[in-house]
Amino acid sequence: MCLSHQKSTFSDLSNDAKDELSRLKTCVSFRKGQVIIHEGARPQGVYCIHRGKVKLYTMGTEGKEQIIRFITNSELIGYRSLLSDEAISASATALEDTFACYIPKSSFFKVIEENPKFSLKLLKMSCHELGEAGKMITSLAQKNVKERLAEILLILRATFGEDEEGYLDISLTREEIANMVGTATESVIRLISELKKDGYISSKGKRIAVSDRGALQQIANIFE
Amino acid sequence: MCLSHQKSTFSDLSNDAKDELSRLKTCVSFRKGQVIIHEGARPQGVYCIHRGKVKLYTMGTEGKEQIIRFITNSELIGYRSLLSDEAISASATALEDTFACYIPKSSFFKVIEENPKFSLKLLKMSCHELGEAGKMITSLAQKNVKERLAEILLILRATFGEDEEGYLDISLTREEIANMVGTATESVIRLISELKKDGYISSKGKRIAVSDRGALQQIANIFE
DNA sequence: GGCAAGCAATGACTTTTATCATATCTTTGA
DNA sequence: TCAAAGATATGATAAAAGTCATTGCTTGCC
Repeated sequence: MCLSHQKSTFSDLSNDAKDELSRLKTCVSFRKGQVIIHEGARPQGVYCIHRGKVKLYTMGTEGKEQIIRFITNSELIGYRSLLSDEAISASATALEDTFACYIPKSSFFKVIEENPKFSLKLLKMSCHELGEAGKMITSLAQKNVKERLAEILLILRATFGEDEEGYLDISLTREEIANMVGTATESVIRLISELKKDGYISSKGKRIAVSDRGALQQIANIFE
Repeated sequence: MCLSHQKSTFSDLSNDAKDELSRLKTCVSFRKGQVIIHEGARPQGVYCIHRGKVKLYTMGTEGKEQIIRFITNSELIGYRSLLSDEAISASATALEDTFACYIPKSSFFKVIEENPKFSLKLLKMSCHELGEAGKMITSLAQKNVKERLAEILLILRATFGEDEEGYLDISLTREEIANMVGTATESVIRLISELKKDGYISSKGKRIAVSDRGALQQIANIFE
């Protein structure tokens, strides 16, 4: 399933390697809200998301979640900790019902060793993530809450797209948004009201639609 | 030079591979304050620091530096952008006179392709950095300025150690510390005065000494 | 369909942090 | 060695964001 995804991390593997992986992998599914991997644990394999949406987060002091990023179709979970040989640094929880392949540690390393191109692809991927993490660090350190919120709304739109009605195709509580932005839930609520009043977004319940992308980019100080 | 470092990224290479790299590399040096790589550029190779100290930082809006991390003996500069095939996302500037090996892009990739173990080591390294970046994100998002400052002082101590007199073996301006902590220079100055008054650190000019590590850990909410 | 639980919204108030102004101390280079 | 530039220090004030309290709205479940 997951292996045949066009965009999958495994897409470049030879057919032989894919066949072997297919034998070694197992299929798993997670209900909305279910924890996939847990901070502090030692992973025994990686998950490749086939369908669904997952949040990756660390626990700060006082038990507050900090969402680092989202993981969706054909992306991997748990590879960081396997490859760096460290405990899992960020938990992953399904935001909706999610289907994945599970590849045991030994099989994963076997594929890496036998397919230098795959190894290079992982390297490329982790280096890309490092760049993204650097951007997030700079935003958190230098932008104010409103700028960060606008930025995150744009990221959500780019990551998950929109449904038929134009709403972001991801369902997050205001608290979860706050846990990405790095602020209090009330601050997010206030600022969403403000953006709504100014006509840059609209919302209905927890569903949010970006109506003026340019304005949000300007608020977020994004020039691209 | 750099290749023979015990801790170097290249230390696991075979002697043959090391010999070849030695032929391909060139030696370069940078004066204090000199820019080594610049955000936005396309790198043509990687630097392996032999001796010296370097800050890695991105420019936020308003041209304010955000220091992401420090790079010192036997660590690489520029590999992220080379491997992810993206523009350089963080500039690097020498904090003191620094000596390095320069390895051109083609040679670097040749070593990667011919030495799977080296490739795996890079993977391990970048995945480790990803974990560190995640921690930094959580701190910036959830801790207050005093907690973050205490944390950074401990990181500086762990990274650079102390000189004979017990001062941190790194010379940073208060502004640079603020650019790591993600706050205004005045706030760092005020909080350093406070920590000093409470006897947890001491300082003389720009030199800082950690005198009560446990207290700083407690302030920073670090339990390890 | 109605009710409870969870979530969103808003106001009042407090705390934290940034900004601006100014004074004093350290380096550095002529 | 001395002046100028650059850093550090500190106070006053303003702005941003957090916290607490309360109300009202959705949503899902019996």
